[in-house]
Amino acid sequence: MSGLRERARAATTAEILRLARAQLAAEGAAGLSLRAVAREMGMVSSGIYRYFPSRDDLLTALIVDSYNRLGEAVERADAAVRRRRDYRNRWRSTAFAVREWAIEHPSEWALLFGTPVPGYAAPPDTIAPATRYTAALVGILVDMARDGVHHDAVVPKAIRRDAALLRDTLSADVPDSSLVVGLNAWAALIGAINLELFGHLHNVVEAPGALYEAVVEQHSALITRGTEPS
Amino acid sequence: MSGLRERARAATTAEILRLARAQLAAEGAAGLSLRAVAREMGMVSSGIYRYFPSRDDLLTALIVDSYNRLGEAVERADAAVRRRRDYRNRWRSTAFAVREWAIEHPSEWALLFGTPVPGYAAPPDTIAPATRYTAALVGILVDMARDGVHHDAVVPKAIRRDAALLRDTLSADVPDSSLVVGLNAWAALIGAINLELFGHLHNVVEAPGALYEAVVEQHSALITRGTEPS
DNA sequence: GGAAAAGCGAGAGCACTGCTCACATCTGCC
DNA sequence: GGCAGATGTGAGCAGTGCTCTCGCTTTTCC
Repeated sequence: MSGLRERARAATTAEILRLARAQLAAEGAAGLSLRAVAREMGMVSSGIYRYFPSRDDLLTALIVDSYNRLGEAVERADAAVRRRRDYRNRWRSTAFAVREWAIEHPSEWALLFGTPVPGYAAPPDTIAPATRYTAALVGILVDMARDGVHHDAVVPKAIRRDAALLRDTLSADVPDSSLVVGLNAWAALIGAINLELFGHLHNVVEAPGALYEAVVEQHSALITRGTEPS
Repeated sequence: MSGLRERARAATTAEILRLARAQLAAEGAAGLSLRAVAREMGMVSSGIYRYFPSRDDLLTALIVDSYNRLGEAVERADAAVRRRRDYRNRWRSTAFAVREWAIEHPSEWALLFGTPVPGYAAPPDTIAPATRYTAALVGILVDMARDGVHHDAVVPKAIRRDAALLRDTLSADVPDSSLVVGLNAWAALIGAINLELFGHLHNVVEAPGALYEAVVEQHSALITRGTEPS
């Protein structure tokens, strides 16, 4: 029946999210106020609770959405590289896409990669979207492994078990050392963006994106070492 | 005269900071409440404002203090390595000290390296303490440069100007490529810790510290490449 | 078709927050 | 010893998340 009421509900939910996202961008996660969203909708504050049982649930919805947008952006960047075996370019393209998205949506980035809201535990629904952007990055390593390219990285004992599990999840025969190279790159990317976005580069690296470029370059070398795009 | 009143004031200020720190550890930065601190001191909430004109000022004091503690920990770790030219060990020792401090003081770490409080601009007083832990890390590179060790890293054009400025601040002849190696290591360390502390490693790298170990190892190789402790 | 159920928004209210201000009190210096 | 300035009090403002009850409307079921 699809129900008139059902559609109205969906529309209201979407509207709440839209306004919440706008407020998030303007004020940051901490400044997200249910009452303010309600006010802007011409609704009394308690009404919002019909749609989101708590502020945290609204946050979760925003987080899921943001992860998906980030994932999409990275997937697009990867897909844009036509020569699929040009791993260097795929890496650069995806990596820069991550930063670009971060710069364009700083509040959402902070929501995803900044301090977790205390007392807030990300519900399982966020896991899948959260892995989306990483899947694109890992995809490069998977393709490299299929190509017979392997990396040489020190694999700490402690990480072996997790590496095996990861390999299972990916259901691709990516060697431990390649996974470690990927994890390293991941940490470096997130670190560089966090430093830049959270204001730690003042009086250190003022040129926007310069640190990130250095990080991407370094890991570009580590990832593609011994490989030539064919 | 040192004044009795003056000492009482110092004691009260210290007590406020002590309780605030405890609350910070228990609730996180967002849960830090002036009123709660006042309550625990048996003081009415407005009284706190005699000592800290605003919540942000209290936060600043906590930030400065935390940066100093982190700096001390890292300095200690560096000083503990007796063979000063064993750069590999100095790097490992300091790097692990950073993570150790982070694990032991997660809320303070989040305060320093997580999402900045919106509308809060770190006042200049925080700059010096904030550079303290990095100074220890940079110290290794400085000593290496004095030793004639140099690194080969791609130096993005955009970073050259900043590198020159940094060299000036350090007043040591550290080549651009070495600075870039250091900046890369910095980003990777912060990234790895943030990922771990902010809960991004669930279902990825469950073994505590394993990712960090991999990061430290990778950069250990990059930093000490072509060098032998003498 | 009509009654019962479920969804929805309004409004009042609770407990909390940061912060201001006028007021009394106490204290340490001249 | 007195007085200025530092200190603590308590009321109050505007804001927050969230709960609860009360009507109204739409949907569902017999």
